[in-house]
Amino acid sequence: MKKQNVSEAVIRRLPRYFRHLTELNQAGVVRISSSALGKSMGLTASQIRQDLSCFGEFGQQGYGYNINKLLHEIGNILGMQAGHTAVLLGAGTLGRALIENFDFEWSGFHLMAAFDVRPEMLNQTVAGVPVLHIDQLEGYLKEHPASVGILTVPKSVAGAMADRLAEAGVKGIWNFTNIELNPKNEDVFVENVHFSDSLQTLSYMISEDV
Amino acid sequence: MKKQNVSEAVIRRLPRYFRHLTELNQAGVVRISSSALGKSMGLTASQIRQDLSCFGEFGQQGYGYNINKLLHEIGNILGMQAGHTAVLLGAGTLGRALIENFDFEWSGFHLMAAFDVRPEMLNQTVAGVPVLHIDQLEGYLKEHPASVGILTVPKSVAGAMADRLAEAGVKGIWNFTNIELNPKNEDVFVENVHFSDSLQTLSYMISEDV
DNA sequence: TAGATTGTTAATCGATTAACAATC
DNA sequence: TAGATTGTTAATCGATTAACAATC
Repeated sequence: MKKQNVSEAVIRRLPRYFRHLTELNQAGVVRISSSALGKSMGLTASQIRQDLSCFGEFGQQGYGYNINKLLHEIGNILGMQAGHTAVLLGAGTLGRALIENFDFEWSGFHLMAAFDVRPEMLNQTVAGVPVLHIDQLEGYLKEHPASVGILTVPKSVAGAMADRLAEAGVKGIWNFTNIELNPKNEDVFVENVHFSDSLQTLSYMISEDV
Repeated sequence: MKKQNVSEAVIRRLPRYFRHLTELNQAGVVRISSSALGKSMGLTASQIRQDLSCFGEFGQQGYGYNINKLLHEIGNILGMQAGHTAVLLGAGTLGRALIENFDFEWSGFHLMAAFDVRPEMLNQTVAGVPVLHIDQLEGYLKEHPASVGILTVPKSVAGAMADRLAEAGVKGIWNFTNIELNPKNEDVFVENVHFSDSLQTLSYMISEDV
């Protein structure tokens, strides 16, 4: 399904398409044209058609796009049917907030386990997810390979944990620590969620010109 | 300090410059050239010089950039000296994780208060931040104007809360709910932190071509 | 001074938008 | 059929990179 040479700009719009189409689908809308979708998303019809044409021909002249079909296609492109799995490192407040509130399944992921070092966290479950000692990480991953490791650990250990995850064979790291990670294994893709970058951008946007 | 016509691409690189320069500063580095900085950040020297030249002349021929000075300048551009304030709506696990772990001051913000509806959350403090009832929001903001409202509420009330914040005069909304917000007041800037978009992008990146 | 490095102008590259033949 | 709308090619726009005179 995926094609070569798709720019990152296009890729990062796909989840947004997916979200919008999901909402339309839930509202009972069956079909939509690129111009109507563009209008509701603040994009041009051209851009939407260009984006989708990177991956195939999902529409029909004179009709537009069937929302159910398009949702299914975009889901496939994003890898939601790939059966991805995840482990989470650092069961502090942020880690537990993700475990308890984030809908991993909706994004096509199964969160298998969390890891921490603090004795009071261990051998319990959070929202059904077992919390194990970090010493067990490599053993656990040998038994249960993970597609992705989620980093919600303190800054000071982020680099070391990223290296251990990469060494243990994860394909991606979802990084919530405020650090630039460069795992030794270059095949591992790092996706950053830098809260401070986001807030500082907002700060710029609301600040007066000087 | 801020100039007109600076592209969003440039703006979103500024926090990353700020982070890198902070690390270099802490490591005791005093000056750096655009080519050395570019090498350590994976950017071209040209791009760095172009980016910075949108805002002024911060370097010196033959020398490069003084890191302290540049940090100060970028901080100013981002509005970190503007005395921004914030309130947080929704003191659930994610809201409390932000209150407890996120360093608002480092990004130039003062988090004044949190709001919730659940009786068991009220009239306590989390990491020194008071939790008030949402009914008190407008009264509180009249006394203590906030630059930004942080949304960590359930999806179902996100739109309504965004409208109340906009109506009460915030300049920006930091949106952690998985919804596209369009506050009626168009002067309010919305900055989204869409966890699922981020994870789905990662999913794409680690998925096999089909 | 000579070497290094800036800020800026020009060239290139890539992404977005417009146009339109194909066709449902 | 006639109207609507696609997928794609061409045109435009904007962002990145390269080059270089100015100068510390």
